[in-house]
Amino acid sequence: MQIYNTMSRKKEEFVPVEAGKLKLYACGPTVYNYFHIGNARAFIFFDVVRRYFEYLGYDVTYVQNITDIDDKIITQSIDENKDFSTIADKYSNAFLEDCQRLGIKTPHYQPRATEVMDDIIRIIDAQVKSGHAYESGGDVYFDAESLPAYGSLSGKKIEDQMAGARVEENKLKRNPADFTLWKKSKPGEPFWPSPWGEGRPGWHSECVVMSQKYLGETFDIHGGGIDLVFPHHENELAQALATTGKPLANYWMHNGFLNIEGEKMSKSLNNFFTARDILEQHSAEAIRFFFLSKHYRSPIDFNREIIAESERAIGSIYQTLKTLISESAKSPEELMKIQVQSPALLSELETFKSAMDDDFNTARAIAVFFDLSRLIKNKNNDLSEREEAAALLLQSGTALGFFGDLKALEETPMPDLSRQLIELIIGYRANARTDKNWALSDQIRDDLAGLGIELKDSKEGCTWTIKG
RNA sequence: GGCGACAUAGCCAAGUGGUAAGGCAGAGGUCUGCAAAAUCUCCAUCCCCGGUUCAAAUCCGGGUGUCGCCUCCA
Repeated sequence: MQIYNTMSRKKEEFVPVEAGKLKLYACGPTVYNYFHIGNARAFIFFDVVRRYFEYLGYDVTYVQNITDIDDKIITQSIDENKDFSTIADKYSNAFLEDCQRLGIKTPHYQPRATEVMDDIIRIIDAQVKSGHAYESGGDVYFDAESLPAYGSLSGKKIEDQMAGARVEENKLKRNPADFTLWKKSKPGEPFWPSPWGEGRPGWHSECVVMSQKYLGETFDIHGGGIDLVFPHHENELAQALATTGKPLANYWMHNGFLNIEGEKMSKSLNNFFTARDILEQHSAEAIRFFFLSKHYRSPIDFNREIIAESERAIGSIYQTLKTLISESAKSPEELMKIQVQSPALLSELETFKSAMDDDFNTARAIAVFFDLSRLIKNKNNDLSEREEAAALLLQSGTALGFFGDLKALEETPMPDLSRQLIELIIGYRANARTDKNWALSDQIRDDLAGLGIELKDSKEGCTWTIKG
C-alpha cells in the first residue's frame, strides 16, 4: 500500500503504528451552515479510505471531529438570532443526516469541541508552561519561533509569510506567524473559564486533543482538504510536537479542491451548492462516482453535465446487476458471499487492489467495474461465471461505498395481484404480436411505459422492469 | 513577493522510459415488425520549443496557459 504523504511530498509504503490496525483521523465540519459539495468530497474520500482498509481486513478506528464553537458559528447565531449551541445543534444534525444520505459510514467517534474543553485547556496550558505559548491580553498565542520544525508540513517559512504582508496585524502577537490558541471572549459571546480568563479555544487545539484522545499520541493517517495544510494542520502538528515531542500522524493525506465550472466555489460568485442541493437532483452514488472517477489529489470540476454523466455511468452498472439478479436464483446478499476463484476474475481483483493500493487510484479501480459489467452482461457466459463476476463487482464496489442498498438491486416489491395483472396484460400483448397486430402491441407497451413499466422483447419472450 | 499543483480524444479521465486503461457522447454492423436491451466494430500520439535516451505522454531546461495556498475556506 502506497500513500502520498503531504509531509514528504511523495508516495510512501504504508506501515501502521500497530500491525493490522488503522488509526484514522479526518477533519469534520464547522457546523455553522449546511456543508457544501466541496466538503462532501473530503467526507466521501476519507469514507473510502476507511472502507478500503476495512476491506483489506484492517481493524479501523476512524475519528472525525465536529467543531461546534467557532467565530463563524457565533456570527451565524447572530444572523439567525439564536444561541450558538442551537445553531451548532441544528447544523450538526443536518451534517449527520446529509452524510447518511451520501452513504458515508458513521465514524467510530465524532467528538465535539465543546465536549473536550477541559482537555483543550489542559493542552494549551502545557504549551504555555513549556514556553511554546504565551498569554497576551487575555489571549493565548503559540510562539511559532519556539519550534524550529514549524512549517515542515506546509513547506512555509516564517520569513516568507512576512514578505507577503497579507497577514493581519495583531499587536498582541509577538510575531505575525504566531497563532491563536485561546481567544478572550467579548461581552455576550459564549465563554469557558480558563487560567487566562473567560474565552474560547482557537480552532487547532481541538483536533490535537480529539485525535490523540481516541488514537494515541501518534496515529497513522490524518486527513482533510488541501486547504487545511496551512494553517490548520501545520498548527496541529506544532502543538503536538510542543507537547509530546512526537509527530501527530505518520501520514498526512489531503484531497484536492472542487471548482464549479472552472471557478472557485464561493457565495459571492453565486455558484455555491450545498450537498443537500445536489442530493435533491442526483443520487448519492452518482455523486460518489463523480468524485471517485478522478484522483483524489487532483482538483475536480463540478458541473451539471458531468454529474449527469456520472448518473448514467453508475446507472448502467446498476442495470447490469439488476438484470443478472433477476435471472439468478441467488439474492444480492448471497452473491456477496461468493468467493471468487476463476483466473480471469482473480486477475480483475488483482487490478482493482493494485489500483487502490497505489495511493487510492479510484479512477483506475472503477475501470475494473466496467470490465466486470461486460462479463456479467454477456449471456454467452455461463450463469455461474456471471454470478461470480457479479460477486466481485459487489464486493469491490462495496469497498468503495457503492451498492449501499442491496435491496434496491432486487425486484421492486409489489403485491402479487399487481404482478399477475402485468403478466396478464403482457400475455394479451403476446397474442396481439402473434397476430402481427403491431398497433395494439405498441399501444400496450406505451401505456405500460406511462405507468413506469418498461417492456423489453427478446427471443425468450417479454421481460419487464419498473422504472423508479 | 513566497510556496505548490495541473495541461492526455467532443466531454470526463488513468497512465513516472518501451510504444496511449476506462466512462459519457457519437458512428456503423448483428438481432428486432418497431422500440429498448444485448452484442461486435470504429473514434487521440498526449499545450509549444529544445535536450537526454536505442526508446519519452512519462526525465531535464525554457516557454505558454489554467488553478490553488500564504485570509481559523474541505
